[in-house]
Amino acid sequence: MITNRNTQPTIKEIAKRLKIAPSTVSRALHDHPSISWVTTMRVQKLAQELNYEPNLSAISFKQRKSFNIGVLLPNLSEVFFSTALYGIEDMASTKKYNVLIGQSLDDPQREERILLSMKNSRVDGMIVSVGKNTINYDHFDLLQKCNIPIVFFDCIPERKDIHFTACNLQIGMLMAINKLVEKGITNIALINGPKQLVASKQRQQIYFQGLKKNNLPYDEKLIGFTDLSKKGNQQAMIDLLKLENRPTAIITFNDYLALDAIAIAKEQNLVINKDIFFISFANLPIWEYMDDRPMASIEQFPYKQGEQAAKILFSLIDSLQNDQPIMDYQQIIFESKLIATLQ
Amino acid sequence: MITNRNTQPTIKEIAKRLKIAPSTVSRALHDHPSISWVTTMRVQKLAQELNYEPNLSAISFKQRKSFNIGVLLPNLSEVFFSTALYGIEDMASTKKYNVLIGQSLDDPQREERILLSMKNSRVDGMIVSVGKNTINYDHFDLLQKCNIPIVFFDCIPERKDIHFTACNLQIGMLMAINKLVEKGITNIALINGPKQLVASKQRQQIYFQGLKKNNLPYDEKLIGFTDLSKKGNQQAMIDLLKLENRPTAIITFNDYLALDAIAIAKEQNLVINKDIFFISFANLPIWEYMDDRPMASIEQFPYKQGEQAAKILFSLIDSLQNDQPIMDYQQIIFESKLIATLQ
DNA sequence: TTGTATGCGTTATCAG
DNA sequence: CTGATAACGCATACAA
Repeated sequence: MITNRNTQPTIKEIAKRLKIAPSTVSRALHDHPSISWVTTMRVQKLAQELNYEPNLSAISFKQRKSFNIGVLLPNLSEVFFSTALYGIEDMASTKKYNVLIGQSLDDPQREERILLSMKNSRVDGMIVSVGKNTINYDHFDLLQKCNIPIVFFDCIPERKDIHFTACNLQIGMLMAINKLVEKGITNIALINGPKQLVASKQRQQIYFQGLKKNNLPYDEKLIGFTDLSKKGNQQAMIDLLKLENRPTAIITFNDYLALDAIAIAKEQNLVINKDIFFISFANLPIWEYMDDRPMASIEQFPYKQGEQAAKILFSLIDSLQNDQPIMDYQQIIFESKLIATLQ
Repeated sequence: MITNRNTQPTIKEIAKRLKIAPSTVSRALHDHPSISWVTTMRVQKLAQELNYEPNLSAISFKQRKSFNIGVLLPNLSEVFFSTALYGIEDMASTKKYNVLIGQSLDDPQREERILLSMKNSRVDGMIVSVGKNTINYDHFDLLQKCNIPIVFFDCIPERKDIHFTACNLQIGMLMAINKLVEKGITNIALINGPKQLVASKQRQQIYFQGLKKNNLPYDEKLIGFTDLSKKGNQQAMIDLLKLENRPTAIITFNDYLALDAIAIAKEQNLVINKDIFFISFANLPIWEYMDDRPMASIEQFPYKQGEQAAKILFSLIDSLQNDQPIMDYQQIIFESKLIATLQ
């Protein structure tokens, strides 16, 4: 049974006990040079005894600075995002910041609600990975107007005037296609994500480039689409395997899709990495334990992306703090890397 | 280039423009019955126009209530925890609470630091999953003294006087052993986690019970230990396979261990689910995609555990809010379930 | 129905 | 060196 009233000591409390002014206590606690050695000691000793801890809520109210950053992600349970969050928390922790999280679940309304809620709770800055279905970016501008810097991360709006970290899939995908061609595999398909996604457009473009650089013909039929549901994934794969010139390699939009596609191939008695090859992404940390896994994976560096996004954010917060205008947009693009997942 | 000063409108601002008192504005915004219809309308209209939003930082300072809950987990990137976090965020979101996260990385000092930091930022309550190496629980008591309720989750201290959600592995493990015995598999080993972990002790006890109920002899050699590092996992498995009466089934402390153990078995040309069987946990969502997977998995319900922990926490917060003493400890124990992972 | 006064905990400014 | 005072934005008890 707990009924104690909140009994956290305050500066006033200490002042009263020591019969000095609260402002003196405050200064003593901060080792202000103008306070005498004895007073400082007396204050700090009592503070220790009473287990005094500053009320951050009061401080952040007065200083208009919360030492909280907000992180808004589509889905916390996806490995890619949770790994990024790990990186963000880690960086924030070293900077003595707390991390407020929210997940949009790819629902634009929920995204907006969370964004506003974080604005109103006066986060010092935000890291945002935009949801799949977001088309309106007004709320983000709103935050900027309130002097809350935003760093976008991985899923970023198509705009020039933003800070962000992202991963350029180009190199990874081109390397992947080159590698396939080297092995004599030229009938390369792509199962892409929903057409409206920026990421899908990008992947498709790079896919074209890869074919072109290797003087491979472009066959529209070799591009499948899925809404990223399990059924959609399976159907896209089934359709590709029905083609006359059945693909011998498949690049998948993401790892979960790859899992479904590989399963379909196996159902049709194709031997993975013999009859058919896969290229996917390195978000699932356990490819290495699977027998039938993609030949290679494109590394997207979620941890680093998160860490660096946080780093950028803190630099922006510092600038604002010191009234330095923010002149240019910090944008870090990691180059994807192709990593062999077969030994 | 951004140099605007923070220009968020306040109640004072609205009051000045409307030439009425701030308190009137405050009440009008809250649809207080004592304020006239016209005034209320005028206020709300202007508030809308100015994009007024209450300063939550000020409110939480004044009301001594932050509408934030803290969540302290060992590791954000582990699927089990990130899934739980998903559940917590989801529940918090419906209750209009924000979620502050921290990860201890199983470092007791870091755990304590985060805990205190959250206390000082006046979270309304906390959900904590205790790290592997924590032996001192004083900080947790400290929070209680400050009227910050804590709900423990999954990794809980061995104490009666706490609120928690957890999963009872007993049923799942007994069912697993029964199932093995049914199939005529009786040489059942256990690879356990570090000895100092409560969870390890529990698992071992249940393992004993399971053997006993099935009238199986207890052979000390059939219990392996690992520090949960990859090397430790592998070594534990190698040692078991060296035994004269080599085990034909293995219960693993967690999924990652299972992955390593299965890999070793395969290296030694054992056929999984024929020469040797595995029982593991259902934390990895992708067992279904793997060929050589455990025969059955014990479900621990991370999402539900998180969701319910949050629910308990909000009920505690409500009670404190209304000055109702908290009479008893809310403890929800989910019964684990055995789910077949082979079709 | 509205206004005035007060205080939450802290710190900055100014005066002593 | 120290103290008094005001202010941050809001809610509320009390006064009118």
